[in-house]
This record gives sequence, C-alpha cells and structure tokens, in this order.
Amino acid sequence: MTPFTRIGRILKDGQPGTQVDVRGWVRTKRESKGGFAFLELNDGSSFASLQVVVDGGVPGYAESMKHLGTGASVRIEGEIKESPGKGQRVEVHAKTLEIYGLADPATYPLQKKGHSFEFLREKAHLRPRSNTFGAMARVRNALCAAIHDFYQSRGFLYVQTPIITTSDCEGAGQLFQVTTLDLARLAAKQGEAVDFSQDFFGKKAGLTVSGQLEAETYACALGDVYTFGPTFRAENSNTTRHLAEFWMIEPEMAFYDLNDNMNLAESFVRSIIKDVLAKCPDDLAFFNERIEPGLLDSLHHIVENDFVRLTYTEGVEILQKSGKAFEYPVEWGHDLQSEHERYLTEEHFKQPVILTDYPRAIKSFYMRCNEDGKTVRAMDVLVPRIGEIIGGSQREERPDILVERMRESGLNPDDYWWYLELRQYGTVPHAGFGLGLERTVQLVTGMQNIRDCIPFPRTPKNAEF
RNA sequence: UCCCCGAUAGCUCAACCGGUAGAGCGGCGGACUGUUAAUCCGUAGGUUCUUGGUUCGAAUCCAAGUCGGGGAGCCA
Repeated sequence: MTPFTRIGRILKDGQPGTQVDVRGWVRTKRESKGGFAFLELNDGSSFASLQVVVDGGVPGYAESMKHLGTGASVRIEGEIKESPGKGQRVEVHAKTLEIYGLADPATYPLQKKGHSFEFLREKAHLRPRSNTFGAMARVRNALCAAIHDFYQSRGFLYVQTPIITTSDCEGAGQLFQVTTLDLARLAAKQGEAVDFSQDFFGKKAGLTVSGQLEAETYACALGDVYTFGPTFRAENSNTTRHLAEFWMIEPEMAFYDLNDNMNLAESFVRSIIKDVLAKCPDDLAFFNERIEPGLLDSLHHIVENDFVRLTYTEGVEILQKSGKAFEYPVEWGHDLQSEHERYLTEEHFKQPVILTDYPRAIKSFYMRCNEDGKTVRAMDVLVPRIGEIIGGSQREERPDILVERMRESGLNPDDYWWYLELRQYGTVPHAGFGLGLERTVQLVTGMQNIRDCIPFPRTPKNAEF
C-alpha cells in the first residue's frame, strides 16, 4: 500500500470525512482573490480529475498560489467532503499543500485549452498529461490485458519470438538492417561488396517483420501459442494507419483449419472490445463525445453481432454489382483497394467482414493452396474506418507444395530449411493470424491517426524521444 | 515513393489586387467569497519555415529544399 491515495479511488468510493494524502499534477487552477482557490488534480488513475479546494488559511497559500499553475506537481493532505458544486460527487479540502515541482506557465507547452494532435506529437513526452493521451494510454493498457486474458484463459502459451532475425524476405515488408559493421568505412569503400561474414551475426540481419514463422515452430510442438511484441517495417509509409514500429499479436494454432481460425479471430476481437468497454467507461465516453461521435454504438454493434464472412470471389462480385464508381476497377486477381474494402465494411454490410480464399498470386507463400489451384486459404478481417485489422491464413503443411510456392515467390527454400523441417517431421494442419495492436487502439478509441495510438510513434523521419 | 494541401505571436488562425502583421486563447498585471474550457478590465509578445529569384517594394508571386497534414501504394 502506498502512503497516499490514488485519485480514481477517491472519486469512485471516497467517503466524506476521510483524511487523505493525494499527489498529482495540476490540470487547472481557478483562483479567487477572495481568499481561496480550486485545483484540478490528476494523477492518471482516472480520466476525471479531483477538485481540491485550497483555503487561504492553508500554510504558504499566498506564495504557493502565486507560482502554481497547470503542470505543477503537488502533494495535498486534506479531507474528503461532499461537493456543493456541480460536476463532482466529492472534493478534497486541503489542510496542507506541498509543491514537488513548478511548471513555469510562460513556457509550459500544455494549456488548459485543447491542442492539435500535430502539436502534441511534437511534445510526446508531455502529451500523456493531456486528457486524450491519458485516456489512450489507459485504453491501450486495458486492451493489452484483455489480449493476454483472452489467450491465457484458453490455455494458449505466450511465446517470445526473436526481434532480430536473419531470415530475409519473410514475405512482408522491408527489413531494418541490424549491423555492427562500420558503415562510414564501408561507404568509403564504394564498389566493393559487403562481407557480412564479418558482421555480428555472420550474415545479414534485420529487425523482425513478423514472428509468425518462429511461432509456427512452437505451435507445431505445443498446440496453441501466441506472440505479442514489437514488429518493424522499413517501408516508406506515410498514412494514418502505418507505423515503422508497431505491436502485433500473432496466435498460431496446431490442428486449426481456416474456419477454426476465423472463429478464433472473431471471438478475439469481440472479446477484447467487450472487456475494454467494461474496464474504461469514462475514457471511452470521452472518446465518444470529443473524438468520434457514435463510437460507443459502433463498438457495441461489433460486440453484439456476428461478422460477415465471404470469399474474395464473392466480395469481388458484390463490388462489381454495386454500381459504385470506384477510382480503381474491381477485377478478380487484383488485390482489393482501400476504397473497395471500405465499401464492403462501411456501406454494404456496415459491420466487420472476414474475406477468405484470395488469389494465390497475390498472397504469401506459406498460405495453404486450395484444391481449385487458384486460391489460398487466406483471411483478412476488415473493420469500418480502419480497414484491415487482421491478416491470417491456414498454413501450407504439405512440404512439396510449400517448396513449390517458395520457388513461385522467388524465395530460396534452402534459406527456410528449419521451416520446411516442420513439414518433413510430423507435419500438421495449422493456422494463425496477426492483429495490429495500434489499429485496434484506433478502432476502440476512434482516434484518426495511428501515430496517436502509441506512446512514441516511429514513422519515416520521426524517431525523436 | 506518388498526388493534393499547408507552414504567420506560446497555441489555433486571419491579413482582399504585392504597399513593413491582427484576433481569440494562453502568459503577465488587476477585479471578483463556490469555480468547472470561470468571467470582466488592462498589457506585453513577430527573423511571417529556409535559401535563392522577380519587384521601387514580398507574409503575399516564382524555383528549390525542409518539415507537417490528407489521400494512394505497401500492410497489421
């Protein structure tokens, strides 16, 4: 137990007459020269702040009030009382006021009034002190807890897959290179090939773009596993839904087919949203009111209704019959454009959609080939506003076909010798998928930009902090 | 990476046809015995993103660059 009380607790069930010690940061100060002041104190334990009434009789009142402003950190000892004012059940009447640190109002960047998210991104070290980012952090935390709960309660093993990898070309995105070689010296020796045998790992290494291949090895031994860690893509992506560093949850299940995979994905998404709705009502009410009107309705709708499931081919037919003038034509064999996905999930079905059985030419080598020879057992979960939130598939467990698909994709099977051995020794049908954590935070909070759904976003030209 | 848009006070923005910059908020000073983005009065605050060009004169027009936003692609 801490020697002080967290504000969320006081607001929830603090009883009038109780003596408390609270510590936090001043959000606003409303001063009356009549001899008292109101402080809004926030310590991150809840969305709402605590109103503290500081009477002129509190020791050091005049000196404290002269300097105290938004952003200052304080300790207050006082008594909980019923609040006569509107907007709060209880408040604290201070008996003592101790200042830990002042925040010069002339230079402190956060004002009482709202700031643009662009501005706050440049103040990533201070933005958690704002309503929006405090709420985002609590929702993100609740989501992470819900994710672990979901898998732990189903007996899945949490497996840590490597962040540094030497399997180049895992099939998704560009790798950030990891090296201890002296790049300046190499640059001076232009024209000569780089000798990676001299590098730290003895070969070219990079940051992982997916833990899937390694997760498969544990699924093919222990049954149901999941990874939950950072993922890196060195793509020059400049959009509201891409990050160079993001977090991904990748469950991988032995003896699952595509249908089992879809069932898990759907109950997963619905379950974690349900948990966050229950755990973060105040934060979500704020997002619903100030960030994305209609958010709560749309989240409840997702929780309470089945996802629509259809094949890629059926999706293409719906799009072609829609009569909608798309910027890009819909043609079987081409990947669906954002506008197509959005039409399906936002206009046609108005709820999450799981698309399956994509053309094999546009999907990764590890996805299981269908008997028709044209499609693979892939699945994408599409949600309104965000688009793709999950990508997954039943994996190709037949060694000969897998090798054929690698060659088809221009990969050298020798580089994947250990992955192929999973199929040579005791191969099993299995499936899995990847859920983007930040896209889920976007979905749940209604935040427009994924850069505001992670504490310190990494995007092209941005790795400050 | 491509397309479009933008960069002016601490923040959000305005400034007509090219004539040396203005508001709200915030800050500071003052008023107010219960406020809730408090209110009211006063006040200070500017290398108009950078470099170059056109012009008697550029925040304004042109070029390049940098950074930011939206859309697209890549995907989660």
